[in-house]
Amino acid sequence: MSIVKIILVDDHVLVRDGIKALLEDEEGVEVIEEASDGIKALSILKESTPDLMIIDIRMPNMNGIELVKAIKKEYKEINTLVLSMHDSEEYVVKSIEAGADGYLLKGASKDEFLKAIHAIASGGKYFTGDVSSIIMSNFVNGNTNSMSTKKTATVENPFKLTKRQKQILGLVLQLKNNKEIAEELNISRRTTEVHRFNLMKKLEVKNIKELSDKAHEYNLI
Amino acid sequence: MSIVKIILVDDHVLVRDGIKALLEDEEGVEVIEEASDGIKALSILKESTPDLMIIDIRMPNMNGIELVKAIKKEYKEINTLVLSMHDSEEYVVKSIEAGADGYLLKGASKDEFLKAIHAIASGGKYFTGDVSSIIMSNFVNGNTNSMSTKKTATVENPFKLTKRQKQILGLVLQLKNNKEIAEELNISRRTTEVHRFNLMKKLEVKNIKELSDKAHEYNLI
DNA sequence: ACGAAAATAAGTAATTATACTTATTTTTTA
DNA sequence: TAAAAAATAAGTATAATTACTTATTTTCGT
Repeated sequence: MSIVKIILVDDHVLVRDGIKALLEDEEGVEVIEEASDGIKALSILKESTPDLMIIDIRMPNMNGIELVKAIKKEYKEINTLVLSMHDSEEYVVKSIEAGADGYLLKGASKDEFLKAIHAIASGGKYFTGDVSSIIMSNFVNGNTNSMSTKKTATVENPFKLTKRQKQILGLVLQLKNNKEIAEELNISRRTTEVHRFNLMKKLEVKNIKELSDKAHEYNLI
Repeated sequence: MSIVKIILVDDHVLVRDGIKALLEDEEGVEVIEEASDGIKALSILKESTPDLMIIDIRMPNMNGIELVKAIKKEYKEINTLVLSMHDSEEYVVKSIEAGADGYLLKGASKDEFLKAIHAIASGGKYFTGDVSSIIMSNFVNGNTNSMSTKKTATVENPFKLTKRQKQILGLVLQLKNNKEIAEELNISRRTTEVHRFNLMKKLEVKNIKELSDKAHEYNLI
């Protein structure tokens, strides 16, 4: 995993600052540029090449949806995550049609935000749970043009866990101890210890808290 | 804490069954009756005396809000929790005006549901986070008639923890271990062990999972 | 300022977890 | 069907937690 280079596009300085602060202590991502509207964002793209653009839907001088369209036309390899304050069907559908790789409400939690970024950065798509029903209903109505290549709302995670490891991760995250897990799976306590050890090693974490954070962040559950 | 006797009022059998199932394995609460509309609910009240009525807002033959009004007029000691599928300002405000002790969206989690029940049963009030801003904006506009006696959206919990215990509970729930907590608070690891031990004893739990569950359920954080 | 409650911390024995390694058995899949 | 990957589990030494008890020191309410 190399670092995900991000450009923020939002007309509110406060919002940009908030997002930057949120991403600051997060490894693997870096905000390299920011713009206050779509026109400025496009001019930045002549000189910078980000991996991901995080775009507010409502902006002066070219709104988010038009910007997404422009990006997908000229720079196909750049991923886009649309932020919105509205969960109206209209915006969601328009964003998807424009080719956005994700759609998040501004009220989303930090966790969800990071999850979306990682999902998109690893080639997936991410849409808030709140809008997934909207997407689905639109899906069955045949509007699949921009979504046919990749799966929706899932994350291709960079840590591939085995079935047993996922299972044990789930139980560990329920704060069960090795004895309880062992009993539940009918295996020896020593075996769960090994699985747990391998899990921690694979995810490069050193305690349950980090395990829990990383697992949620990368949607490993 | 004695058992909280509950009457469910909802016109959908499935919803009532779901709620019953949800409350079944929960100690301290018992569903004693159920009704499919407001009129039937009132006739049940001539013979039964519950502690709490859980009421759907949308029903035939007297809707939830009218029912709440009727209950608060005739049986002041019975608490009411309104369930709704709408987070529209109108319903929230109307429920509060009618004298409801809580308002929850049907999409609420089990945790939140139990939290609301405990909050209300111990004399508090509970409103979903989603609607708290609506409440607040209505508050500052002077509409305080039905809320002046008690505090809003807080729980009077049955387990009184000391300041330090709350602090340590918070850190424990962040999955920090005793060494980390001790360092953070500049006290000895042995002291945090004692606090932790006393906490577990006070809340009558035997592992972190139960601690976590109970703490969230009773809003101890 | 006095008593009570809360916070601090050490002691001890038993139980678990951690951080590995090694090794056998099952299951996949090319 | 053979090789690779996954699951199983024991061993070992060290570290941490648990379940208490006892005891001193702070802090708080009246």
